[in-house]
Amino acid sequence: MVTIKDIAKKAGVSVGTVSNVLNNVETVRKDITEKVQKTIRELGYKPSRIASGLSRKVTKNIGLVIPDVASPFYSDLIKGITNKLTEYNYEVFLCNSNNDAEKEKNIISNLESLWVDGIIIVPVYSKYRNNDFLNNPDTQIVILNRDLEDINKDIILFNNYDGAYKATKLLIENKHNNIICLTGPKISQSASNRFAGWKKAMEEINNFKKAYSFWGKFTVESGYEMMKDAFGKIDSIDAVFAASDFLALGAIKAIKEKSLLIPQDISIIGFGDIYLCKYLDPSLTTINRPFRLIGEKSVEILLQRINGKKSEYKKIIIDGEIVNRSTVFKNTNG
Amino acid sequence: MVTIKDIAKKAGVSVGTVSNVLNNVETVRKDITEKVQKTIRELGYKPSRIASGLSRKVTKNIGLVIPDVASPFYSDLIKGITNKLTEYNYEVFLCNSNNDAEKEKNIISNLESLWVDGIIIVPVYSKYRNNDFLNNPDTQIVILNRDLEDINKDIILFNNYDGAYKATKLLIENKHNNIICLTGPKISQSASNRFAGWKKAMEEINNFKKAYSFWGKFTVESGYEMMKDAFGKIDSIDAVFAASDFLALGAIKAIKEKSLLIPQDISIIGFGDIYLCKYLDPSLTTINRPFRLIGEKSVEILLQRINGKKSEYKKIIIDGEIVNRSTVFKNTNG
DNA sequence: AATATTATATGAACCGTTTCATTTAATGAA
DNA sequence: TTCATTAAATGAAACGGTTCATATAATATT
Repeated sequence: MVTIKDIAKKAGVSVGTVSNVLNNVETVRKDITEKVQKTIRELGYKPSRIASGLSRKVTKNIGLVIPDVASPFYSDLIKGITNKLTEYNYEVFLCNSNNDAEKEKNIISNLESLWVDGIIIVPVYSKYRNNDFLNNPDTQIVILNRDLEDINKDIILFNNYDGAYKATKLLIENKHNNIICLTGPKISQSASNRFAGWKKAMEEINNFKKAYSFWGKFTVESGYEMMKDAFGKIDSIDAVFAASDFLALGAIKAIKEKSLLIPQDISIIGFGDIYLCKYLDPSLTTINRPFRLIGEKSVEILLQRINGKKSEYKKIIIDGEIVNRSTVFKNTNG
Repeated sequence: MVTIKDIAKKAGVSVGTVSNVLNNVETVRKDITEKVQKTIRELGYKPSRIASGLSRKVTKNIGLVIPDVASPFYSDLIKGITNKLTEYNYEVFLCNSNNDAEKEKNIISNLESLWVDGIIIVPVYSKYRNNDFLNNPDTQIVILNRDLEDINKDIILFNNYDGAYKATKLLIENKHNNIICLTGPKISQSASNRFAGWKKAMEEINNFKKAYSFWGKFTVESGYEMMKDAFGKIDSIDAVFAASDFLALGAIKAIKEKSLLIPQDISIIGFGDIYLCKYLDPSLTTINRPFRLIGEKSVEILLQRINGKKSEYKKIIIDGEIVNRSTVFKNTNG
């Protein structure tokens, strides 16, 4: 292994000078710079980021903690964050918390041992979280997608309420009235906020009925079951707001089994815009979550903090938009 | 920041002893061990993996290099590898080469600077690759999914040939004869090997025709175009072997546009088993690639090398299996 | 030519661990 | 009690960089 000392000796200069060349310090004479660079090339020298990290206490590494790295929800987020960080010459530790709060805690501790310069985390769902371990003032953290309590960090949220409201409004504008809501577990903030957005829009047309809302899990199976349940209880459903694309998928299956046509007999809108939506038949109208944008925003904020920004921690809320495809019946005039 | 020296001083022992406690060295007396551990807890001490890495020259970090981290092809692979490595107390640097050979080279160099203990890489497609940078004998590397030339490393491949052969055989067993093959670009080994598997099966029933094979890109659009092209040129197609699920998706669109029924009028089988296959309507019969298995295998092999295994580098080839769903017409008797 | 000023190079101390030769303490044998 | 043996603790050197006070070389001024 060739070290900075080898370069110094071979080039006939001091290690300090080699270090200066490596870090583009201005004061090195041009001919010396060239000689050192030549020697570096000749010996194939690669500075150790471990040694540099120890000495500088800055590693240029970032931790990224995700509840499920294989989930299509997060793939764009991971890509956005990784690419943006790479642009700024940071490396990223990808950590999978596997939806396990205990594991998440260990991961943070580990990342701190690794002296990462910062952490971006999508925290795990969990009703009774103790979030102290995220509050270490010496660790720069940006929190995504979960509105945790008692947190002294920057938080970036997706506007679930607004998205659900927009989705329901779209159905209403196209002359649907009996719009049911299929959502996730009550414990989930996303599920509750999307429910609330639907509720608001329904109240505006004086047609909010609690019985029109169904709480399940964010899975295809649950969507299927809830839709069948709804058909059994309500017989005038003309549209479905599904609080996740997977729920919509399950609901579509149940709708097809009843030989109803989408969107002629019943409209449906999903939530999330996972990448398969556009490949479905019919392709699914949905609300997109601009995860790439969220990823880039989170990097931007984190790097500002790392570079010493001291302002108040803030909460940023990012809106999604309707992605118009083929599952909402068009009926705007009349 | 609290260091090992602070612990040593507070506990009234030497730093060597604290280090021994941290690393569970047997020779430390029990009462001393406890006193040190208590002090560690009291001061909230966290050993620096940077310092430890410098001293030991072992970082317990692994680099994972993927051409597109958001691609559904790799999501299971990334998860499998990450989880397995975490089990063995390794952290993983996730690096996105963005299908760019130049970037890939930089990533490897970077990972070497980071003193990772090993690298798992899915190399980028590229016709004229120079693979020297992967041959550094001081860097432990396992190569996935691409059969690179002149490489002195372990390689794990998916058996594209066998998968395509099995897929085509399935169609043949169900009484299809005029089976066309939609595949990717000629530059791609996967595309060529899948073509070859199809060809072999077709030769076995004396029905291989070059005109029945179509070379495009591994995209939905390309699948659609090739299928339309095929319909224009051949009028007795009774089945399609699509060398990727995306190609199948495009082909299905073209088939539906001709008002043909799947699988009654025409059968189709995909390749890859990306997670949307089961949600399609009809759900897509395909060949799965056991990426989780491949991921775990690659970790196993890499860790053996890291732990000093010296045997010959080998090539491991892993077979996929048919995933029977709804796009192949069942007609085995008669 | 002597001195002041500026530009550049030096090298030792330091970052937080591990390691191991050496010292010290504890135990056993005579 | 003394010496030999074993068990445990010590602390300085090393890992590969960075940093900065100091030394030296180069240039400018008188």
